[in-house]
Amino acid sequence: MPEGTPTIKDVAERAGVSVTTVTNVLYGRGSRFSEQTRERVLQAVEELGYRPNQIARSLVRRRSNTLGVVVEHFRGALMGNPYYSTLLDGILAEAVQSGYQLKIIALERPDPEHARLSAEDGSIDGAILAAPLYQSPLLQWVESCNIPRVVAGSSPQDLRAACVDVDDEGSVYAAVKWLIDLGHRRIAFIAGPTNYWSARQRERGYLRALHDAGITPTPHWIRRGDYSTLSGRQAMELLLQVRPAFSAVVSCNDWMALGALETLRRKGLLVPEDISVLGFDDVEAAAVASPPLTTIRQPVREIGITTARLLIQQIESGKPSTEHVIFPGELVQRDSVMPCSPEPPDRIKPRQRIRPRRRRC
Amino acid sequence: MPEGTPTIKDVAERAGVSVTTVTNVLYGRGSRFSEQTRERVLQAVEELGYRPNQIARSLVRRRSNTLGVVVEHFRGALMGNPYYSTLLDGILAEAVQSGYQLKIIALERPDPEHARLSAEDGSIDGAILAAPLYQSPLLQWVESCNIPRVVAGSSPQDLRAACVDVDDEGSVYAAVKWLIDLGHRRIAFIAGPTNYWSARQRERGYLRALHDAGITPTPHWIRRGDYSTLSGRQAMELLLQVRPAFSAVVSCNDWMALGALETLRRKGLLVPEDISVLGFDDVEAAAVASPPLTTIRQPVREIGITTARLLIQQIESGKPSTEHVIFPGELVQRDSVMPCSPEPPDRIKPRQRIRPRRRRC
DNA sequence: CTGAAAGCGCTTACAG
DNA sequence: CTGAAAGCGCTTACAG
Repeated sequence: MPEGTPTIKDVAERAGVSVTTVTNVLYGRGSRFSEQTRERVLQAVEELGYRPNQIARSLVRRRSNTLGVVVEHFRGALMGNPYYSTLLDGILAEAVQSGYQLKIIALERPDPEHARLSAEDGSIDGAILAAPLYQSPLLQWVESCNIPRVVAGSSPQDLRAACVDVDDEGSVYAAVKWLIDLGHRRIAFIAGPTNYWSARQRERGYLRALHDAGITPTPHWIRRGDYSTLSGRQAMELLLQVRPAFSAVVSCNDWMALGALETLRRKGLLVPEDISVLGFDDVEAAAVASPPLTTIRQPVREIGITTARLLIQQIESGKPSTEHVIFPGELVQRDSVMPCSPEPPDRIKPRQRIRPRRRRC
Repeated sequence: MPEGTPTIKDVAERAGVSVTTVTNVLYGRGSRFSEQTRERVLQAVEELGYRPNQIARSLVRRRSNTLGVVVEHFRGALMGNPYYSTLLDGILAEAVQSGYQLKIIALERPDPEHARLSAEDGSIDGAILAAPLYQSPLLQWVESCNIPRVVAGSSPQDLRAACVDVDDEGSVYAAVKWLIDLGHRRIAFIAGPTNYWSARQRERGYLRALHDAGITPTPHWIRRGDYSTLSGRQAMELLLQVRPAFSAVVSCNDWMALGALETLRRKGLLVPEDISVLGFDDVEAAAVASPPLTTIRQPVREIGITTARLLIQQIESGKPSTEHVIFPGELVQRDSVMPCSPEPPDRIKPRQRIRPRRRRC
């Protein structure tokens, strides 16, 4: 606050009452004051343009009414990653509705001590660890944290803290099983970076689904990208060299699937007639791709909302929780997947594009 | 802070020194203590797991080392709008680098008094008003604000506060002039919602460019959307009914341009052979659209960085500023624009797709 | 119905 | 080199 900002003392003096009385009327403590006093105080507040200093209030109440979102590995964390912004959106919506404000604690390094210093400093009532990387040191912090906290996004199953996430493995398992039911047997996989929990879990889902269907994948079936469109393009180029060819490819995220789509288009292959493509995330671009991408949507906003809700519950009840909330992924059927064609797509030949029915947009 | 959290007093007692001395060693006040004292204090800090309470510190120093980002009309502000997340990203990057943390102040209504209460409460050292709507009441607040502040995103030219923005009008003016230089004379416009400054400015740029080229647009040339893909689709359908047909269409943002692309594809028209399409923003989906969308990129992240920098300057110098920083837009040439074909595209006929050279991706 | 006083956990002159 | 004391702007028993 700049110098000269009116304080509660100024208000008290102007209204000719004590500061105790000012607090009482400001926060409406029952009938601890007369109507006349009330008016005098409110008038003084008005005339002075008084606004309570929340920092002072927080100090004595030991409550800041603020939630903290801690993100690690900040380089471009929010941008280029709609996951964070959507998550934040959900958290923010729930926080605002419950009367909390939000503080972003961006850590340059995933250092537990750094997190402790920034988060457990009285400025927030509880912390949300947003989408930690695989084996992040921050998970140790979160487990030994002295304030209410919950982890949003991929985290170990045995985490000793509350967390909210999508069922990465189960969703991919179900989707791959669906492809198999559509007749696909040769299903390639564009894997994601191994420092992401999500990438690891999704890969497990893929492998397990093949395994349960009695299909043995070989290393050639899997190409690893880094979640970028470019890496998806490159992975697809390599996969196209594998013989016999695949009838379907599952990508660990939409951006790589979009890159794969580009490669296929450039090579003159039709999607889904020649190859079915399945993504994950349902980013905005997926719906306007050509063809519109069939993908697995995770309810990121809902995850954010639930995360904030869980945190606020802990704060207001005073009871720590280690509840795990897992949302199912939702298969969004668009136009990039169709039943496996009996005709092997080994030979590349241009043909009339058949427009599949749009099922959802 | 939970009960029982060690305070500076506990550290002092354990180390057998005064609290003054503890502060001195913690914040390294020159040589106001012996090496031995220093070690004793640090050891006590370590043993107790002491972490300074920043709320108490903020109260006495009248500094929170926190920047506030105030956003109005919160419904889905961040999500569905990469502008906010990218802006936030830039702000965050600069803040972290300068040792500030970030607080998000989401206002349910654009009420100046509400803003004053939430922002001028001692919890932030300065405020960033992020992309206010056209004639937002928050602009009044920002002008009469008692703390350092800067507006990011579209705002009136005569704003009496610092602000950072892209040159919406000038960028569209230049791009439309470019289309005219490519031979286009009939250029339609998909306008944006009138409660956005950006939409209004871009429309002015379009009109002024036509005017300066001696072209008189009629109301039929302009269809208004709401920035969504769906509205772009609908606008394009209406525009296609106008005769004589257009050779180019400029969209007020990329999402509507993407919708327009869909409509054109469905109608069997080729882009850019039949109609050139130009977007604005360069969202991620623009690069992977088919064809990849030619668009005007605004340096949103840089705007965020500059905004934070301007704010921090004000905070640390103690001098308010009303500087306006305007970035030029950048034309990103992809594959959705080509010179106007001499052959009028009135009759729709399928033909071999000519792949234009890719100029940038 | 109202107010004096203690205290939240720090920092900062100031005196020694 | 070190510490007692005042104070940042509030809230909260507690006494009247």
